[in-house]
Amino acid sequence: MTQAPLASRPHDHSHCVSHALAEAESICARQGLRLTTLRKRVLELVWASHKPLGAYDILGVLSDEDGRRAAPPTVYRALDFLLENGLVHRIASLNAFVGCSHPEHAHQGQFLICRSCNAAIELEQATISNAIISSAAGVGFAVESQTVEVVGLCAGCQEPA
Amino acid sequence: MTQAPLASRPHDHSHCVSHALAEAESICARQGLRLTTLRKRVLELVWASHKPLGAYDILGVLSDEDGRRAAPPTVYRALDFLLENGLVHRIASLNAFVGCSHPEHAHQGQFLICRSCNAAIELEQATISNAIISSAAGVGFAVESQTVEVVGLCAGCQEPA
DNA sequence: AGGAACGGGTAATATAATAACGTCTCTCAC
DNA sequence: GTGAGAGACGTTATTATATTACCCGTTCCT
Repeated sequence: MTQAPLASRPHDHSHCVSHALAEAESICARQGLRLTTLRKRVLELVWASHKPLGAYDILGVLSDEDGRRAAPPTVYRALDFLLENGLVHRIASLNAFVGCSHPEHAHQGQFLICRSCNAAIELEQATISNAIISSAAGVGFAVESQTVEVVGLCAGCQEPA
Repeated sequence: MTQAPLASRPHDHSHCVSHALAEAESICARQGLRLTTLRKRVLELVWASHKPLGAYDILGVLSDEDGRRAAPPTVYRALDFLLENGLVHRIASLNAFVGCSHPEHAHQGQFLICRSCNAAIELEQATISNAIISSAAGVGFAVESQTVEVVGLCAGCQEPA
């Protein structure tokens, strides 16, 4: 096995966050998108860890921090923006959101979700999507979007024999 | 391409339903499980079409048909039973349920969901799950369960050139 | 008969997402 | 500069999905 991904082992997470924010800034600037304070803050919260975060968790933090109670649409609108522009992914099986590891190009991730530490590892394996596309083609189905979400144990959480 | 699956073309759907119910009866009998009237009715409703059905849609039908308002736990308990015993699948991306096409053996399906007719076609392709398992193994991740849900157009809904 | 296990009714609550409407601010053509 | 339009966001209410907790009756086993 190659090196386990960052998400499943200890690392200086502040680098992940600052890198993600810097990338987002640069992508938005390049595309004329407005990464407002709110959107940036929501992105930062999603990146607070590698664990997918629920919309209402974000809402809770926002509410706490500025006293005024944020309402759901505030968060969902920011998340919609981030989703549309590929800065975060939604994990359907968890109703939760996670920062996109490779926002610089359009793609749909495949996710490995650890049931022990809850981290989500993003993959982008052509072998998986090709297998799906060709199996689908075998029954005449034209694929437009794929959701691949896998639960199991990450490298760091497997019993050390 | 081979023959398109039943779900994506016209067919005598009553056969699907009666076959599914008969299979369920036989599986439950063999395993000492109780396919009660309610559970059977819910299974029948899920099988009413090849379109995934929401829990609250089921609830609505049950309420209509016996006047007394069924409550959510009634439906969710029946669905839990059916899920546990492999008689239905849950489609996470739709929060909906669909009858299992091959309940006779344990498996997790892969689903092709047509965005036009809403039918869900169940696949069980080793090439897909193997691609997932081996990609995951590549980063040290041990897969326990897979969710594969694909949206697109089924054979019947693609424009006839 | 006694009692545990199970199925299911009921009320309340938790969690997730959207609808509908108002206001402010930015930008841009003029 | 100014006004029109678009976009961002606040606010209230509502809808959709799912679970918790508690109770009661039946089944089944002893």
